[in-house]
Amino acid sequence: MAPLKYSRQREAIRHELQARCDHPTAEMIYDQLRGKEPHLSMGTVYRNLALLSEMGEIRRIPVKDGPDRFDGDITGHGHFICRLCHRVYDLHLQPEPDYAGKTVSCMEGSVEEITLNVYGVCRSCGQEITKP
Amino acid sequence: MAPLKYSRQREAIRHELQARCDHPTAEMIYDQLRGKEPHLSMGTVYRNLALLSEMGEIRRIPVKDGPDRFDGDITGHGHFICRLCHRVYDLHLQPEPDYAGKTVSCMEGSVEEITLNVYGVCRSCGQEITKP
DNA sequence: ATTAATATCAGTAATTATTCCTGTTATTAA
DNA sequence: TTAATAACAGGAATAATTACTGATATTAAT
Repeated sequence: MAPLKYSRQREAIRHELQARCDHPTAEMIYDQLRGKEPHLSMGTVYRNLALLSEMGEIRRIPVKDGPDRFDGDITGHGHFICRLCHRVYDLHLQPEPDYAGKTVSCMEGSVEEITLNVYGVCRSCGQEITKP
Repeated sequence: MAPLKYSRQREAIRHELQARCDHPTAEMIYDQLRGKEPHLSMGTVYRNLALLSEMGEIRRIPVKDGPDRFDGDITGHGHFICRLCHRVYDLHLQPEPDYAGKTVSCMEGSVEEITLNVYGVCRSCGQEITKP
């Protein structure tokens, strides 16, 4: 395949995603980058998020209750999603089991990516509920 | 809370989901049930799938590349999603690690549900590719 | 450097997936 | 056996995402 051409917009998206530690939606990235790139369009954000995640340079995190989230950290880790505030937290469980290997032998298929999502109520939302 | 009233449509949806071993989308359930329930509407299917999954009687599986899938089997297990044919396979790996317990101690939050998705190419699609 | 080829872009239209609304029907409680 | 209301069908509306179009930017070959 011909390699991708350089694009300032794509680099801005990649950089933004790797710089911030939350797990933004496409729209959150768009809103943030419009400050620096006034002509950026949503289509460009969606297209490049799809490209980058297909290339394995970022990760797409589909969640139960809203638009897809994106993560600039591609090291193997899961996510905790709060049902109330919809924040997405990194979940560095130790040790990570060898799911890829187990899945290959179980499925006889090739494994490309694993997403582990844990849904619940985060600490700060749990405190809010029981406070008053 | 007042308990839900009985609904023939909801029972049909629950039964259908528990009877079939694939992991259908809302539309696939709608298409199948229209044979028996000619007046069933998509809104009813979506509403009851949401209700049943909030009650914990079925599971919602968001995936990277299409509409949400649903599973009548609520025992703890993961899913393998084929990037090419979009089939969703059950993944009963032994032993399942204690993700819930680990997450509680790591997050100090409450855990309600876990989804483990493995993306790749399934056996039959892998054979298709290398065949000709 | 100049130009040719083409990937990417912005802007917008269209599509897909899902939720909401309205008047009607079915279920439960009195 | 009627009153209260949850759930329904059908359709309109919204949210999220993708596709189209003519213009611009990047790369490769002069």
